[in-house]
Amino acid sequence: MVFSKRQIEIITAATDLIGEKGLQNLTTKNLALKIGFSEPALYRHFKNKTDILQSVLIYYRLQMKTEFEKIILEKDLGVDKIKRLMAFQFKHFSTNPAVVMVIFSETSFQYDEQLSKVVLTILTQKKALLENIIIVGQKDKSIRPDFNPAQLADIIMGSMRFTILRWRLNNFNFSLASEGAELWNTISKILMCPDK
Amino acid sequence: MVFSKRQIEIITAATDLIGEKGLQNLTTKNLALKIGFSEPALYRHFKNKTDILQSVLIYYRLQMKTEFEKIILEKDLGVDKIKRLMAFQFKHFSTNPAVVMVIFSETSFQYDEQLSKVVLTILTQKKALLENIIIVGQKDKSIRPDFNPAQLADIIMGSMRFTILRWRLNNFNFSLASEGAELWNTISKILMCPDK
DNA sequence: TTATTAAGTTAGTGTTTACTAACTTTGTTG
DNA sequence: CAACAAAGTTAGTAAACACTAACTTAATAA
Repeated sequence: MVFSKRQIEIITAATDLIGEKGLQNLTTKNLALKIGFSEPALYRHFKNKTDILQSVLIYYRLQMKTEFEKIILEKDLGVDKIKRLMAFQFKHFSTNPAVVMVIFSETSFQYDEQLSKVVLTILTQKKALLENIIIVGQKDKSIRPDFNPAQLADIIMGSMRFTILRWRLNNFNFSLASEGAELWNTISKILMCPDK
Repeated sequence: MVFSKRQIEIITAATDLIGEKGLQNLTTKNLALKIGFSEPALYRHFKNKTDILQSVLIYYRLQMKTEFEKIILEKDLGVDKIKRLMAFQFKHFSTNPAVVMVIFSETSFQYDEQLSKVVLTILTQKKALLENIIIVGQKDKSIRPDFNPAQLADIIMGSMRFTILRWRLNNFNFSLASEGAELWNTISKILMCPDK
């Protein structure tokens, strides 16, 4: 999927609108207003609104995927990959708070088959990736072998998401970076082998 | 807050509508249709739509609170209270799948000050409650004392929420009860003192 | 230069939305 | 039973919504 300059402009503006006041703030009117040209011009770049939303999701997924693959290819211990992954995520959301709302609008996309498929794919891929890292970590003995990787992935992804959600619902009034760092401390304790 | 019979009917119907196709499926028209009387009749029982949504949240919160307080008052070890709490939550969502969508619409309420306050209160209270249970558990030595209770609470709530979200996004096509039980296995391993 | 296409514009459409006005029926109570 | 309030009805409204038709301008390429 390749996006034109204008399309990326629109995607970014759409993300910002959602970030400001949620999905219901993304109207064709608001979007045109934010970009600075008329509503019908939007339809020169996207088929319809669903198409815009789908592109927002795909664009976000592309950014994530690139960074994740970098982390996987590094010659780190499994546990260190998880550390990097968490650090990246928290930093990414800190600097792009609007994306938070997009991520947490998942259930709002449920009504649309096309969108819910994309959402499910993103989540499933992300979890599979994390599971693989965990398995690698258990092989290189940096992660306790007596944990089920699938559940450990749920725990790691879930706790990150929950921390980010709290941050959003509290109107960003605490440092996500430092809460993220503390969460990592606890997670790393969990991952460690019990005899250490 | 006391609700009349009719109000509870409306709240339940609203919850079902949201459960079926998300928040955007909750329109006055659909709501009236589901209950079996006309749209304007809704306004004899609630001031406006926001009021209905707020009541859905408060009603859900009441149900939760009652059960949670029971668990807290039992003479269990801290770790067993967490077990009961998780079991209750997973069972509750299994039997009331519509509530899942309400819970995960949190960010959609962000645009409305009144609603987002309720949402934040529910989340904050729930977390505080769990933190207290953890502290009790650390005192009675059923939970590792070297964990920060706040982060442990994030981890437990986050992993539960994530499991429930996956269940929803996969159209309820796996058993939440058994995934919940497996999650508990892993969580209990985490909570255990390392020397055991 | 001229033809074509891409990317804007203005003006407007039908539909859906939450909600209201005005009236009727039903239930309660002195 | 008469008075009154609670709870329903039909009919309608203004605003917001995604999207289109028809036209204009700008960029590109033979």
